[in-house]
Amino acid sequence: MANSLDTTFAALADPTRRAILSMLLEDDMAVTDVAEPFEMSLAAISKHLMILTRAGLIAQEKRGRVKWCKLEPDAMKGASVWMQGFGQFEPVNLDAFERFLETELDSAPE
Amino acid sequence: MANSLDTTFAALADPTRRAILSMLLEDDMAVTDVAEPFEMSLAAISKHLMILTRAGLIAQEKRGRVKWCKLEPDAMKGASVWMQGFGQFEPVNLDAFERFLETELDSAPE
DNA sequence: TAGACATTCAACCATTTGGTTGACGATCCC
DNA sequence: GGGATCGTCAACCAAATGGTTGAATGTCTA
Repeated sequence: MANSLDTTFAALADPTRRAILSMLLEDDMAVTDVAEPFEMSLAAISKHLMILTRAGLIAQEKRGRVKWCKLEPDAMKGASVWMQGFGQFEPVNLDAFERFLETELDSAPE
Repeated sequence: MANSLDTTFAALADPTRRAILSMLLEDDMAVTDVAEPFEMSLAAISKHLMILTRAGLIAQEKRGRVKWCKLEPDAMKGASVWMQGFGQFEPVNLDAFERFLETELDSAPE
């Protein structure tokens, strides 16, 4: 893993993948259920999940024929620390985060 | 600007661009000086700066024939807020940031 | 055992990305 | 004016990205 910031930020740069992360914030999900709200193929979602896994943003665990996806929030820590060095942002503003989350969830699955 | 998180994270996903941001943390710089430590052409750096500008991460101001680049740290705030929703990270850890910065500066300009 | 279901694999395609080079438009200075 | 300097533009290229489809693999269930 040459530079994990590369893969972390690249993974976060796609709206589908960010929407998936937001969905997983609610609960762990099976691949098929992750794919349901999107208009693209299951294979495409599978690739997105692979990218998120390689970036360490989620973990996948297979139980039976179902592969469960869960958030792995620690991976974002390095990127978050890096970013915060560029300005002392106000302490975590969860209201602002909720608003971001809503617009993402409204717009991303088309 | 469909989704500014797209462009912000995409801009941050490239090690050259992150190195440029780190350099600008020290001081404002002219385009030629930004390009100096890198092995790629001036035109390539010019493109990177364009991407950082469109992402709102830096601002460029032309004075005479010299174009000055300065950090625009507010643009990272939205992305930072979004990320922090995925885990309550410890308060800004500047030591960790310093270490990131050093490895970035050591490795990025080849 | 035979389907049905969950997921990935493989091959393919169009678009984007990150780089190059060479020509060009400004601007400074002699 | 004329030459050096600063930076971008345009055309091009290779590789990466995000998607498709169809076949393959593994697992549950009737």
